Amino acid sequence: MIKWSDEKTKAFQKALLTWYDTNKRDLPWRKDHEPYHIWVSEIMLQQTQVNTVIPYYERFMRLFPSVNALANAPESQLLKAWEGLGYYSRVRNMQRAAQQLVQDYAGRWPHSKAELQELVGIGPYTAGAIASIAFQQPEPAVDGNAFRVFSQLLEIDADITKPQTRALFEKVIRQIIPIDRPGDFNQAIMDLGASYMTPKNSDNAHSPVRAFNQAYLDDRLNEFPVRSKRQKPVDKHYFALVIRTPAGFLFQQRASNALLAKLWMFPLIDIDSLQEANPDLDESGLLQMAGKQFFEDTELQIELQYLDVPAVSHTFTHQKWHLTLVSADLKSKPDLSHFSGKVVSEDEFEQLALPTVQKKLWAAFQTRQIKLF
DNA sequence: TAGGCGTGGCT
DNA sequence: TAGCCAAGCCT
Repeated sequence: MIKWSDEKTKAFQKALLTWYDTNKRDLPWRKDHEPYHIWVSEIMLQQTQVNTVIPYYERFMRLFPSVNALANAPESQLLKAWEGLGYYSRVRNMQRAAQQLVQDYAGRWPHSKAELQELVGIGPYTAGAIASIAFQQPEPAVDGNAFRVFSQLLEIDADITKPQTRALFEKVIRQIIPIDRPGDFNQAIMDLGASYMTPKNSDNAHSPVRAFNQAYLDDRLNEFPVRSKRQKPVDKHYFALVIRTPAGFLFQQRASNALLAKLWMFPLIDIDSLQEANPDLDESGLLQMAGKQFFEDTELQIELQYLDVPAVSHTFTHQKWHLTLVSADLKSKPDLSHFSGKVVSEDEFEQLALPTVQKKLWAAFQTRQIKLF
């Protein structure tokens, strides 16, 4: 077990917190220690950069200023407020947790890390952050910054992508976190990880804790943290259907268990599975098959047409989408009884929560308008 | 435990 | 470009 002496620990705390007191970032969620403010910011900051979060946080607080407001908001409005931020289950889980707080806790926050972690969407990191920052509990908050900072300080070579590694880091940090300023300590580690001890272009020579950084002193910074490689995203091919009717465009609400759950998009048809089922079809045959699949229950014969617009590609964490825009113009409203969608006029687009890939599709479709006129 | 789940910045 | 990374959690 790695351990610093009490003297070294105290000296580290002092160096870190003295630096933090003078140099901490001025962030909107640092104006007070309201658990609601800390919570919302921590959820938004999961896998998301600070500069991206700031405007979303400001807007979210205007729209949903309290746990109660969040608990009672329409889901469509929540998703719209989250549009473009990604990982959309975060906001749906946050509303469920808000409802848990109202119903099970009478609107009063639990203070312990263990109780906080029982709320949906609050894991070990976020529970530690709220417990330490809002409630002054001496709990570690181990995020990517803490993994990087402490792996370098103590030359810890455990693979940080393995779940059991978290326990090791929490044990180390429990020995170092000051009992009187746990929240500031955790935030100081994050500010350190965002300034001197960054993943790339770090500046450890000027770091306030360089004297405690064993990997720096040994010139072994590039060896830490240890992290196994990620999988490559899998290629997926779809037709994106631009179905126009006199009343507007046909949009589909994505299934609640799908990628981009409950967001609105042009309907997609999976080309890869079409191709697998019909290996001999050429491009026009595939398109015909897609049309048959989509307009299955209609009596009309509706032909999809290729659009002369650039293909759209969009990369998620685990999938890379390749989208081919195709279209059909309908003289009347289609039969939507078997379909989770609706017809939306162009003026109504902005009310729907649209994922970034849909915005790319729309932009690509617009290039067609420019060519035509 | 490993894979699913978004997006944007940076190299 | 393609790959890596950013205040992770759920199943």
